[in-house]
Amino acid sequence: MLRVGIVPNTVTFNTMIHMFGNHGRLEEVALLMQKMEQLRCVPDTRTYNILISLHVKHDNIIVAKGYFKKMQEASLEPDVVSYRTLLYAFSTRRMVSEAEELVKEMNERGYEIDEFTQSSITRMYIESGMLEKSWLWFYRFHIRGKMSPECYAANIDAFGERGHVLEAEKVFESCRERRNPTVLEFNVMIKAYGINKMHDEACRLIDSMDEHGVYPDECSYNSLVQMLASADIPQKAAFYLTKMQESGLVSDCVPYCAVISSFVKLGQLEMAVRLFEEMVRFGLKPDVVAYGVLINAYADVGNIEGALRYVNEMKETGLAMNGVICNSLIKLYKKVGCLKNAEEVYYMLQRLDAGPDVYSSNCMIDLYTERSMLKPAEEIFEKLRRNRNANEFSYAMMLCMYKKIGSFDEAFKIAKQMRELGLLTDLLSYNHVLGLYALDGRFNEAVTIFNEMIKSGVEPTDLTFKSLGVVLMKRGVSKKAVKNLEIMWRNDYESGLEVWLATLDSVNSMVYGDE
DNA sequence: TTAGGGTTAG
Repeated sequence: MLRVGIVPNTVTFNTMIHMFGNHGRLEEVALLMQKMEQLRCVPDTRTYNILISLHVKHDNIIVAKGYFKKMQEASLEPDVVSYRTLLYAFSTRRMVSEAEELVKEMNERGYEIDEFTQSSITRMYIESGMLEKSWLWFYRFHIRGKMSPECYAANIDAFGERGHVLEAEKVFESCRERRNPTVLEFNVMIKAYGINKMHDEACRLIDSMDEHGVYPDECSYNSLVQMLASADIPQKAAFYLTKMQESGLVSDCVPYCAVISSFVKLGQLEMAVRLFEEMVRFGLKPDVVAYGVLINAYADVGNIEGALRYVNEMKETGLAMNGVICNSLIKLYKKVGCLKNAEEVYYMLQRLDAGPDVYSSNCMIDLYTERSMLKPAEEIFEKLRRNRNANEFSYAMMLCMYKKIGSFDEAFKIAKQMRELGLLTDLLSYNHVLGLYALDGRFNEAVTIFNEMIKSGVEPTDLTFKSLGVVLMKRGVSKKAVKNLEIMWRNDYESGLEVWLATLDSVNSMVYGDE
């Protein structure tokens, strides 16, 4: 590591420790420390500062703290860098009492706390539920009048992100007492309103900016457009998007995508397409995501022509198909029952890097089940299982397949595996499995599944009780009695359920002798 | 340490 003949000094060691530490080579750092001791080369403040920040970076806060202490024991006074590094590390880890102790020591020594650490401590107090303290902490710096726009913004953000809009507004007002807020403070305040679903306030704030001689920038508009779009208010989002466009602040199709997908979500496909076309007219090139939104929208309504129009347009502009687009197409072909086309896309998916995912694989199994094509379904299912990707849907669909073609032994195997793997979590899976047991008159299994279902909080439906009724009748309960049970359940869920459970239990304990 | 887009079913 060190060439023979050259005696390194502390500065050389510092440089090397810094270098190795930055590359995560902590073993070499330890060796260097040993070497230093051997050569009686005394570590200085900078050595310790490097070690402290190094271990903070590697999340060894205890070790970092240890070096801070060791430094003091070696009669070296920690400087402002030592303090700031450790204090910042404490604050981001919400180590409140440790942080407060350091703050106290820094005050005593007249060391200034930097703005970055200041806002991080505000965050620490907020996230530790000490709202009062967080406000006083902010206020202490505010009254000193040395805060920068960045620092006010960071404090507004700290409160806003955690849902404390009132405090965020108070910081914003405090900032206005001193000077005009910059675009920075406006932007985090818009963000705070957005997080807290105060859309009108956010709009009013952006509208008021020019009165203060401040103009919304790309970030202001992006936040607002994003927020309105995800709040299902695409019309309003589109209004600000237009303003953004007029100010020449739209540089990519991201904000358009947000609004387009918001229209899609509300079922306003025409508006979505209109906006997409407007985006193209403004010279913004749609990317694969923008195309993906529309392709999926058409897939959802089963419109092959519409989906393919955009697939072709996308290909013509030289964009390659990706997994998401393929999934949308498979979903579409499954919906309209085009097995051949689905197979083509699935084949394409297999040649992509990521390969087919569970979703598209399940669609294929579903398509094969409709046609009772066991072999290809089993192949896909086996592959999913091998890669540990098979989920509840995969199993449930295979169960349907076996039931459909009359392979009950296989169907029971699937049902058993679903239980063992903990894949019985939703209503339809429960009903499938229950239906299977009922069909075969397996009373005990049916009752066990039903009890599990109730215990896990899944509410039974008509179909559930139909299966249970079948199973009861096979055990000799009269049709009339079963009808009564059904009526009781419909009239009053709670007490009806009680009677069902009691009936199943009493039939269960009768000495019929289970098969 | 100011914001950010698409797919999830029986």
